[in-house]
Amino acid sequence: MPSEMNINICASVWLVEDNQHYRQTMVDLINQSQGLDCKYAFDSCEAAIEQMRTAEPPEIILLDIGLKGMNGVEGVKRFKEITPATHVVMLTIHEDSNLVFEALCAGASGYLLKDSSPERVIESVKEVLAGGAPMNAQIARKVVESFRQFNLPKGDYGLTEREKEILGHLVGGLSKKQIAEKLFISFHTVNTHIRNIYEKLQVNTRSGAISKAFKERLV
Amino acid sequence: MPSEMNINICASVWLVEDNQHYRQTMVDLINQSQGLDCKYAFDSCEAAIEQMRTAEPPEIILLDIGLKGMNGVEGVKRFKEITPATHVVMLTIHEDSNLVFEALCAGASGYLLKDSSPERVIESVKEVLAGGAPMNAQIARKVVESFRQFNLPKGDYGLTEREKEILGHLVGGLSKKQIAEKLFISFHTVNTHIRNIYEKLQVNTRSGAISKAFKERLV
DNA sequence: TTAAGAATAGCACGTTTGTGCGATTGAGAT
DNA sequence: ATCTCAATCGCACAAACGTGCTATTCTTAA
Repeated sequence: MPSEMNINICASVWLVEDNQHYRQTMVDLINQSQGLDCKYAFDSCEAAIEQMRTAEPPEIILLDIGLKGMNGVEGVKRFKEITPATHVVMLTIHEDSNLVFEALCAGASGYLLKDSSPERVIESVKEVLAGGAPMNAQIARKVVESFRQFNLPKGDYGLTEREKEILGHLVGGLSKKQIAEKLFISFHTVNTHIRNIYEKLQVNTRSGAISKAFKERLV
Repeated sequence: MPSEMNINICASVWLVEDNQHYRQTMVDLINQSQGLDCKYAFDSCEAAIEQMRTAEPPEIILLDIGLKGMNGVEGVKRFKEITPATHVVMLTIHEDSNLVFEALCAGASGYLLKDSSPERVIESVKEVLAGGAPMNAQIARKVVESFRQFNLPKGDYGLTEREKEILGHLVGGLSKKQIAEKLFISFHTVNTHIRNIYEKLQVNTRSGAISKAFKERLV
């Protein structure tokens, strides 16, 4: 009974950091903070992963991005595979945009500069618990722009609705005959639609049409 | 000569905002700020787009997200089509995550709460000029997570290097014969590789393989 | 040293595709 | 009232594809 009493009051935190001094400082800081409980601290991702085999995963992992052995970016990937619900916050010395950016792509929820004030550290952790993603404006911009790269260039080749529908079925892997059956139209009609699609997309194989459909976000 | 003298000193700003009072306040604020020059202010996206037909596009557009007529999200899309280099910062009253998020996807560089302090307004504009993306942690998290959705699920079907290479050529639209020529191997070998790819991906058509390659980010 | 797997190569045959020619119908625009 | 365009349907045929079997070489792991 006594041990289960505070699981909802305190958010559990794990720390992965190879500098022993900094590690102890952080553990103390976290444990002094109301609502946070640093259950374990490790000097490598491997050790933390090992601990996960037996212990309840934490709500938050603070993870040094520049570890020896398995580095921070790799670490995030592994942690998120094992326990997707756990938030990972990167600890970094300098704001190396690329590294932090990679970590975010790999599943990190935000990052924290190592020389942040104790107040800022605690604030960031609570920000993550509240559904936020602590990061600076430069990183945010990189993320937004990369995101846009995947989202925006929605090409328009003047496909009709019917053509888009049939293109969708091509992507779905159906043969002409199967499409005809599904749409209650003749095989020849499907054939005609497909030639028109090919002409508009400027391709002459199914593969080309499907690739274009994905690349230009037509589907 | 005199008119060209300050083009590199002052960043040009346009404002699109339908509340006349707030518009005037903002124009004054921007023009009082060193390094910023609010060249035009409009009460609709349509008016701003019209102006773009004749005037040099600005470096930054401050754009109300809740306009009548063409709304802010639509506006961003149009602006970025016309002048991709221009940064668009959304102006919003309440932090409606979804709307702001959409605007960011559509090309906005950040957003600004309308009740921000004058200092914060100017700071945000300069943040954008410096390559940042002003936004709060909640929005940042949404962006990161959406981004991850596109980036992460990199499936692994145990394809060998050679198979991945050939899958790439299938996506590229090459026929078996063309792949054989490109790789200096026999048609039959390509045939064998493709059957193995199909088996590993659990498909039995080229379309299926290509779709899977895109969906699972194998390429 | 043996087993497993990756890369290579081959043949046969039915199915599917891409493309050369058409055609008719109906809705909407000029 | 004419015209354009989307959607429908048709035939023929060469080329490409998918899949049933088999087989050799070389590397790497057990």
